[in-house]
This record gives sequence, structure tokens and C-alpha cells, in this order.
Amino acid sequence: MARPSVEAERKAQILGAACAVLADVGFTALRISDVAKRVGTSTGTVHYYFPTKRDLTTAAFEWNFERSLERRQHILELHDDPRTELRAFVDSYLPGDEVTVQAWHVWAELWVEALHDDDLAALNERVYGAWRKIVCRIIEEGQAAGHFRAGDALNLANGLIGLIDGLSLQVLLGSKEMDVERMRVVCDEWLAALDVVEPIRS
Amino acid sequence: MARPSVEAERKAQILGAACAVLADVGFTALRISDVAKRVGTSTGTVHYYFPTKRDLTTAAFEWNFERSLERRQHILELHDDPRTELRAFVDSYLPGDEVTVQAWHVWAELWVEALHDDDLAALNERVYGAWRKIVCRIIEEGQAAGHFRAGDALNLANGLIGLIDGLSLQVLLGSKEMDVERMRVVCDEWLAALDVVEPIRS
DNA sequence: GGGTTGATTGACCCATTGGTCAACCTTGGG
DNA sequence: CCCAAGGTTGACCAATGGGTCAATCAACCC
Repeated sequence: MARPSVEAERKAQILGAACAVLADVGFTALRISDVAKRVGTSTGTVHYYFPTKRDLTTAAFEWNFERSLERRQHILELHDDPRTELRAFVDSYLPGDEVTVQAWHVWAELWVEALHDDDLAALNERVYGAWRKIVCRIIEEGQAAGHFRAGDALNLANGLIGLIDGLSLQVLLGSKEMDVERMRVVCDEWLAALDVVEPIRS
Repeated sequence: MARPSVEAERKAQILGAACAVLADVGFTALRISDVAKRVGTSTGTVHYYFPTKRDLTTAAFEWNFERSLERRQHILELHDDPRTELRAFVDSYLPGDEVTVQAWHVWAELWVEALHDDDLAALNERVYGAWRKIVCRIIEEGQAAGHFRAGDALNLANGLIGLIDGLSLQVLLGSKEMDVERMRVVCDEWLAALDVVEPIRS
């Protein structure tokens, strides 16, 4: 080892740039040279760490997921009561601030690419499964504590996640009839319907 | 006029082929030559009717919408009671048969392209608005008839549509945890929750 | 300070593909 | 039967952009 490796750091820079470009112009229009320019390096360097465009984008999709989960870790570590936890978790996914919007754009690109690529579909299944599992766990805890009404927790989780995905898409598309505030209301109504009609105690 | 125009017919053939290719390989990988080959003609002919690739894909997205609505016209013309009508309408959107799956694929491509193209975003707003309006109208009729519980009909419609979109995506992606049958169950639960708790009469 | 190796560069190659175009075909009218 | 005009063809052009590579640099060790 001649010097300390800069590999991890450089890779992170490149992946961050790749996500930004993906969100800006989409998978179709992503150019290796754009990513390089954004990092302030050359296309050669990008290819040095990610031999092909597919290697780069696949790694970027994975990186987007890891960062996305990382940003929400603090919510999960609070160990609030399930109602608060679920609400905070859902809230963190509303495409309001720029970071969240960018992450959503990258997710959308992943979905559509995954429709025609088995490897990406497998990646989606894995990372989407993680998100589904977290929501499912919170719902189960809420049911056990008597806060949430009964029902198949997996179905409930899938419903909530589906709702969020679908609404986010329209928000991202700039629909006049579906903006972040409307989305918040619809999600809140869904969450309210999850609460037991009669609180069990006090 | 030397002969009767074949324009409408040929355009429809080309647009049908374009939708098939879009669904098969996606917007990114759509080639004019693939569309031409599927129709059994030359790239020159495709360009004769649709000067640029963008003209072709935009028209294909619109065509997909029109066909999609057309296929459901019979449901709307039955004038069933709102509960039955809404259920039939939702059911017709489950990505089960091949035709519906292809249409969903094209929708997904539209969404992601529209994220980076204002014209396509406007197209989406228009056609998505039509779909939203239909669902909203059915819900309002159901509320007026006392079948559905009270609540902002537009929000309810947006919630249902968002749910369907989000779930469909995961079904299309071949998720093991979300197939058509599970999707049907989740949608049915949503619809059941829309019914009034105590039927108003008999 | 020389050697080793990781890291970087950007010019270049070449496959791909959207779009053009001039020639040609086909149908129907006069 | 010939002409006009819509319709069709596919070779070709030009641009684009992924990936290669030989040269170079920079950090660290001996």
C-alpha cells in the first residue's frame, strides 16, 4: 500500500453526483461526462471506479437507498410510541425539501429501469422490502399496544406504502390537484383511520 | 385527392406498435427501427407520419390514454349503483391481463419522462385529471346516495388513485410480496372502508 | 531520490441511431 | 395510358456518447 486509499471517498462523491444527475435529467439522459463534471473530474476517473454506465447507475440506486434509510435512522432510534413513530416516518417521506425530492426522483428512475432489468428488479425487491418491513413492524407494535385497529399488518403496510408512492409521483409531476399539502392531508386521513375508534385506555 | 387517405389507419398501427415497444423495452431503449419492424414497414414511413421521436412517443402516450379510457367506457355506461361502478372501475385497473399490464407500463414510462419534460407533464396533468375526475364523480354520487361515508371527495379520489398507482408499480416489478391478488385485497379493504358503517336504509 | 503502485487524464475509437433525401411505387382520375 | 400526388423505401449523413488506453502524476516506502 503506497498511500491511504481514496477509493471510498471518491466513490461516494461520484455516487452523490450520479444521484443528482439522475434526479435532474433522468436515467435516459444521464451522461458519464455530466457526472464527471459535477464531481470536478474526468470521465476516465468515473470509469476507473465504475467500469460501465450500468455499474455506476446500479451503485447509485443502492446508494440512494442507503442514504434514504440513514436519514431516517434517528426516527427509529427514538422508540416513540408507534403512532408518533409512524407519523414521523410517513412525514419524512413527503416530497417537501430538496433532499427528499431528489431521493424520490431517483426512486422513480429505479422503478422504471427495473421494469426492464432483472438485476434492478432484484435490487428494488430488496430495498423496497426493507422499507416495507419497517412499516410493518411499526404497525404490528401499534396493534399489540392497542393503538391501531386489527388487520393484516403486511396488507396495511403495503397499502400505506403504495399510497405514499402513488401520491408522491403526482406531487413530483407538479400536479395542480396534488401538492405536498394535499398529500399530507390524505396521508393523515389514512393514519387516522388506522387508529382504533375507541381508545382502549383513558 | 388521388386516393382515400390511409393516414388514420397507418398512424394507429404505428402508435400501437410504439406502445408495445415502450412497454417491452422502455422509453430509453425505444428505437424507431423497432417500431417500424413491428409494423412491418420502414423507418422512413414512421418518420413520414411522426417527424421526430418525440412526436411519436408523445402521440403514443396520448393514444395509450385514449385506449385506456375507451376500454372502460362500458363500465361507465352501465350506470350501475356507485358501489358496483367504483368496484368495477378499480377492478379493471388491476394489472392482470396482458392489455392492462402493457397500458400500465406505458403509463409508468410517461410519468418518468414527464419528470423532465414540461410538455409531457402537461399531458399527464390533463389525462390523469380525467381519470381523477371520473373517480371523484362516482364517489360524490355514492355519497349523495348515502352509500359512501362523508369526506372530501377529491381527497378520497386522490387517495384511491394514489393507492392503485403505487401498488401497480410494485406488482409490475414482480414483487413477491405484492402480486395482483394481494393488490386486490388491499383495494377491496380500501373500498370497504369507504362504505358507510351503518347502511342508511334496510 | 528512485521505484512502486494507485490514481488521473482526455484524446481517441467506434458502435449506435435519429433524421434526411432522392428515387420509386401505387392508386385513381381524366 | 399517362400524370399527379400520396405514400414508401432504405441507403446515407452526422452527431452523440460509452468505453479504451497510453501517458502522466502523486504519494509513500525503502
